[in-house]
Amino acid sequence: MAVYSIGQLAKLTNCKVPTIRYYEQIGLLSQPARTLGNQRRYNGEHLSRLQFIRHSRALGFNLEEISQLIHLQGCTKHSPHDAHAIATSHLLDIQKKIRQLQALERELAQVTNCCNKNTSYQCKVLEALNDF
Amino acid sequence: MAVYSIGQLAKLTNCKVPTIRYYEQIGLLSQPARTLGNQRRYNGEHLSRLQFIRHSRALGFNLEEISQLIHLQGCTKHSPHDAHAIATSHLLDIQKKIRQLQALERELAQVTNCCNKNTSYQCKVLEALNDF
DNA sequence: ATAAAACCTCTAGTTACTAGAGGTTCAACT
DNA sequence: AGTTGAACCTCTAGTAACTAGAGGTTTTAT
Repeated sequence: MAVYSIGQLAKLTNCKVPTIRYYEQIGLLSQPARTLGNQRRYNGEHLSRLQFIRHSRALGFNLEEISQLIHLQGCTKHSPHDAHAIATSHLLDIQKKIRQLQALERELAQVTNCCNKNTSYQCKVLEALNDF
Repeated sequence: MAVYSIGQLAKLTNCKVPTIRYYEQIGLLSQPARTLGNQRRYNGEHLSRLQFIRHSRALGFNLEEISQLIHLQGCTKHSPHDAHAIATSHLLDIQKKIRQLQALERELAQVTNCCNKNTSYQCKVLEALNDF
């Protein structure tokens, strides 16, 4: 089976080296084997676990949620619905965030629009931010 | 002119008391007068400055950007276009963030959809997160 | 006069990393 | 076998924007 140094793992997962050590420190990634000289040596399981973490992070899950998902993977019993609940609640969060950002977008667009011609010397951005 | 205790200011601006002290600590809010007993007493200018900060935060500006905007308010010379640039660049950031979140939304919706009927006992959420 | 609410300072904790110091090990080449 | 340079090691501290708590003082209302 394949064996990876921390740097190789970092390249494969597009994750920085200190971040991998950090994941190990907080218990998200299990401790790998070590060489006689104390360097970390990872296997294929570490690789897929880290890929799972990174993919979940890219989807916006926080480390606590990811830790829950990993734990759920272990126990077959209540796993399916719990995992589904976490993902669904996260989806709702994202949809809410999108709506909020769209509202901000409209407001900011108004603020900047009042003077978006270069010929205008009277920018109202600051006044606009003052008004509630 | 009106005078406010820190608690009153907090209520008026919907901002927690320690947050106000924090803004003072980092120099975003100027130091208010003090009573003989050392308690803070704010005036109307503090109030509108804090409202400006909170409104800008609600629009997603970070404290560094807000600090820049406040500084720009002071100098009349290059103020208009600089403020406009900050706001415009921020608008672009927000639009980018919206697009990213919408991509995540689509992906997450797929992940959860594979088993969103309560009758299904084979939730694929975890497997889906494993697949890149 | 007294009691409760609000205030004070200071330290440390949160999230998810990132950077740097100072030192060691590995891999490749001669 | 020796040497060099890249990659590795641990540990501490820093980032953003607050938040919480300890332990003590002041204000306000009755």
